[in-house]
Amino acid sequence: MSDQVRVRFAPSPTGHLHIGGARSALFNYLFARNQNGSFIVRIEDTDAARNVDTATEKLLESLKWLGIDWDESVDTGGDYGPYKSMDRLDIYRKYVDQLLAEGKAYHCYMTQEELEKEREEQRARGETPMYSGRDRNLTDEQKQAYEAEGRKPVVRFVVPAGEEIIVDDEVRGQVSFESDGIGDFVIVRQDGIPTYNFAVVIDDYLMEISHVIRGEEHLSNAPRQVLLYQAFGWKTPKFAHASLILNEERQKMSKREESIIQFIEQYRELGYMPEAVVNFIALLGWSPGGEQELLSMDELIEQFELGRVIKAPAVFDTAKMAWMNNQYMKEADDDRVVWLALPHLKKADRLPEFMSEQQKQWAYELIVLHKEKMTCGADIVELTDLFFHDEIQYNSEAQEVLAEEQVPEVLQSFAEQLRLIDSFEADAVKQAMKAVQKETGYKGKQLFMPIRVAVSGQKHGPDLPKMISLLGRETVSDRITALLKDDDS
RNA sequence: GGCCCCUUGGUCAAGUGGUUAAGACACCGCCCUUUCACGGCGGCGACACGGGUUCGAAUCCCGUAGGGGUCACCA
Repeated sequence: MSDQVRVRFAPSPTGHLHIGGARSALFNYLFARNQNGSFIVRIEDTDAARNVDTATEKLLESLKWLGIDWDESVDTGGDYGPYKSMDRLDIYRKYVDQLLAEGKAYHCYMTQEELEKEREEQRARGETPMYSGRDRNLTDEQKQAYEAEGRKPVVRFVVPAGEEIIVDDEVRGQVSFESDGIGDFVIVRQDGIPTYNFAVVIDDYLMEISHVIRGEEHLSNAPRQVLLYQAFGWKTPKFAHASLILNEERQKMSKREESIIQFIEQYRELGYMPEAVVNFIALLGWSPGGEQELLSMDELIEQFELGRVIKAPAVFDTAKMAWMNNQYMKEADDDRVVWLALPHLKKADRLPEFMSEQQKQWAYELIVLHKEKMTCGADIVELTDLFFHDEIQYNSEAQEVLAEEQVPEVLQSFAEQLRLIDSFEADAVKQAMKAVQKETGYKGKQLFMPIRVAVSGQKHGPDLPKMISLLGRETVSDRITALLKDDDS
């Protein structure tokens, strides 16, 4: 065995890539690249009932989108395959047989009902529910009797009594467990398929995984796995359990959490920038030595250290996430921002699927005008709402402005000046405003606010001449006319 | 409940026996800007608590409290 760094991300194909899973994958990836090691994506699909058809494909797609690539997996192959548990059944069988032969594992015939009853009784007595070991020493006759009943056994691992199990963890130090607190656990189900706890050990060993980097929810599985390594006489890999990512309620995120966007695919659909998402989740539970917060993938790779992974759980802060995404958005090329945002305008029926050159140009300018306010492409719909409605609402703040005495005069003059200009480009609009200033004598806020509010209904918004230009001659004129008429009556 | 992990401002976090306890987000104020945002400057705000050890503890030890994870024929 070499001392090459080999790490893996081993998800089960049960759904979309989750924030937590993405972070585990990312930490593994960063560590592998930092150490010039290999990064493996292995699919743990031993629970047939929970597997989802297209999940593996989607998982890999999400990883790719994030900018994470791998050296060995189901699609790329590799020297340590197959990379999917269900394709490794023959391999597991050999090791199960070995344990059985050595008396380190045994068949257990208890039914779910019997087990549940046992647990109930233990709870009633105030004990920790744990498998009693009832079938540990069955005679051949007893086994035959059970078989005759039509019962199919599971295989359980013999947990040695009175042992201290040390999990050597790169982020937590040495964590010790009592073997007495662990019941003989199932390593092969009734259907003959091994459980995760067994499969990972075999897989990690055979694939020469050097470091097991994963979430803290696996920490209590670690002693079981260590026991298996010991039973086979294998050296354990190094463990590193990163703490969990929590929601605002300080709980492990649940699938249907609404306050946090939890799946990588959703970020993609909403037009987020993957660099920003990666940057943000990298900083959840890990921090670089310096003070730089905006880091590219290359910088993350260069600076990543397992030793700097933090032990305390991290709360997912959506506000900071938004800030970070906006930072990247502002720096991005206009073309890219348009590419991220445009589909959302179409989806919201603000723009047709097929656009003329003129429409394209208009949409381009519209999006770029709002670029600095976006955290993701989908934001464009709300930001540009007033460009797509004939009627606009004037809130109380806006009405206060419109109630000022100079307003009719300014708007009247502005409407006239707009009629006089040939072009409706921002520059021309600006000239028209200058002319209004000359004609009416009003300037500054007295001049610009009425116009801004009149055309947009709001006191705040993007650059005024540009906005007016994009709104178009007709809309602007209609809105001003409507106001002036209203004022007369 | 048993076992395990964790505990620096609202949040992310630096900090490994001697610091005025960094920085970022959020919030507040000022400046910039014909608005908002951006940007700049400044401010508010923390070592959960109690015992030790030590000349000296955010840092080491022990308790307490609180939070989290896990106790499956799920991963």
